[in-house]
Amino acid sequence: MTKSVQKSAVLIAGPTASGKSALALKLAQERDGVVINADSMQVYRELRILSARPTQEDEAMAPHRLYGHVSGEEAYSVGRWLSDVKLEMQACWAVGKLPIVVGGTGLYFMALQGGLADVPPIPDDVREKWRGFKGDLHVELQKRDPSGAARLNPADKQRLIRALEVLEATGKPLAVWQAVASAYSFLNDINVERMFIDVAREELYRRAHQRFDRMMEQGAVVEVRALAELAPDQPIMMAIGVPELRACLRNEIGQDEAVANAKTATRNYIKRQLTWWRGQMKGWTVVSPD
RNA sequence: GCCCAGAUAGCUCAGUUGGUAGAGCAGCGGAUUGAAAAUCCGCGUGUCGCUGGUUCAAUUCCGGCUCUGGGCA
Repeated sequence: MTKSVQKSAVLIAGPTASGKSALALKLAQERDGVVINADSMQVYRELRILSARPTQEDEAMAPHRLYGHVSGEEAYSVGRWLSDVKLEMQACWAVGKLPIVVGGTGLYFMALQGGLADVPPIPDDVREKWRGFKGDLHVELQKRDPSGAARLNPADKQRLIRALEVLEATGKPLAVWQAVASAYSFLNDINVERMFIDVAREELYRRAHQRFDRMMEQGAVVEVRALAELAPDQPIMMAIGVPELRACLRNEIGQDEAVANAKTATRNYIKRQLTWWRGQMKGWTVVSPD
């Protein structure tokens, strides 16, 4: 007689430098799991050091997926990540392994749990048109989609561009697409364990500072120099440490200043992550590292 | 030793023609649906270097002192 096996998954979230990867690796070893990345920068091949990707030794101890699987020439996105994780999780279940999704990108977890609007890809010419638009984006959106414009802050360039490109490419306002989104969640019938790693803020800042110093020792500058050929507006260029070290390579600031700026950017990021989880992720089990 | 310029928020500075002061950054709180390590919103009491004087009132004007730059010896 056949017994239907309940599919399971583990989700591990937490701010940067909290020890997520180590916990994921430990669980993967203990429970025959596969570590799957949920971090928007660790997907880029060229960013091993600065994105604090698991080392080759880590990867030898348990299977890792979606780490460095994308070229920095490409603009990765939540949408691509969501289809990537789904495939990887299904692949785990197919062979009886436990998917352990770990990362610091709140939006990715939101998409995984709540689904994502089914907006078709936006043609490049439309994207470029609005990204390079010189006029007032908010005024433009107001003309075409007043209620959408009302929901956005006039200074929120990124969301205004998104609203305009979706409208132009699909003929429908973003709100219409998003309204159908959350009906479906990929995790509906899955037995999911959610863990949030909590570390005191001061300690987190300390670890992040220390980690950036280590990245410098490991050759962060060389890693950034290798990015020189890529277009400056690619997402990979916005990874913490990249703009700062590029400014240093251009001799605009000294290395000490670059390092200090990168540490500041990391602190800002940690703060935003903590805000995200405080607001969005109620109901996760809070765990401490180690 | 003399001359000049500074000394104001954690940092860099603005300002008050005399009525106890405000920007950027940092920090803190918040938002977050295909660039999210992104993008955006909110929060500003600090012996205005110390000390005398003038004045109803001094951070602001005047004197002295201390410290920091720079110049001259």
